[in-house]
Amino acid sequence: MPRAEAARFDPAPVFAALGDPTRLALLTRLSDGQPRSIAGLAADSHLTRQALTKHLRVLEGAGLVGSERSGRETRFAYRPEPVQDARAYLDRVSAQWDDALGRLKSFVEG
Amino acid sequence: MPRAEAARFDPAPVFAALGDPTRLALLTRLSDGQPRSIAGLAADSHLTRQALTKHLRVLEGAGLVGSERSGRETRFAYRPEPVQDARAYLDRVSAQWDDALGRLKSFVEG
DNA sequence: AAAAACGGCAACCGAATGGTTGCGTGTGCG
DNA sequence: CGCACACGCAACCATTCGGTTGCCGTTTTT
Repeated sequence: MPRAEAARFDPAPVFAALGDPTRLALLTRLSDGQPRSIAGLAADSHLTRQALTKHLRVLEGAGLVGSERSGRETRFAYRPEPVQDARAYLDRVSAQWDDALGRLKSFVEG
Repeated sequence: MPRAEAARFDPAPVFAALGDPTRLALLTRLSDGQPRSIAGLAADSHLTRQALTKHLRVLEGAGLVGSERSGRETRFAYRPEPVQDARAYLDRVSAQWDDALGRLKSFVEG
């Protein structure tokens, strides 16, 4: 049996997770590679800890961050794969468009 | 006066628009460059015309498609800019991550 | 041992979403 | 002219979303 397909990338949940300013800000902060606790992240935010928790769970659900409990705190860390996949997805859309444009130009120009 | 800044790109609405499977499918179909009418798009979809209309308006709101009325039908066409901007945004996130990884490695390795 | 910090769980709330149906209107065709 | 097609608008509905508050358990700190 062929080795298990890497669970084909599903773009919609990732884009949905990125589609919120708060989550986007969280991800940007975490993308410096440093894991942070929920309280740490909530410290310089006007939102509640629980609100942050919910957002972090959404990001986790999309695979954009991972969580690990350590003692009394839960640290969240950036995970790069989904972003790469999303980039690749947009690349394909772009490529299809470029192809279409190319064909159109050669049609118009003769 | 310096020429007007190109209205700084706001990523969240674009990602939000992409965060729905139906919309993603619509955009993919339109990214072949051919404008299509609402009825045309609704034809091979299990959804209602109005449902499609709403999704198309969302895409339009994010700048991902443009609409133009022609006679009795409204044609929607793919617009590439937001996708490029979104790609660039993800590139920056990726780059920040790569930088962080680089610094971490040099720290660990000496 | 007591207090404080970190966080999970559940309930609740208003607003936004995704979808539907019904109706009215402009456009095009026979 | 008259009918059918392609839409826009509005109302309505169930569900999800973003956010809050309150409470309880566990891990640190003092």
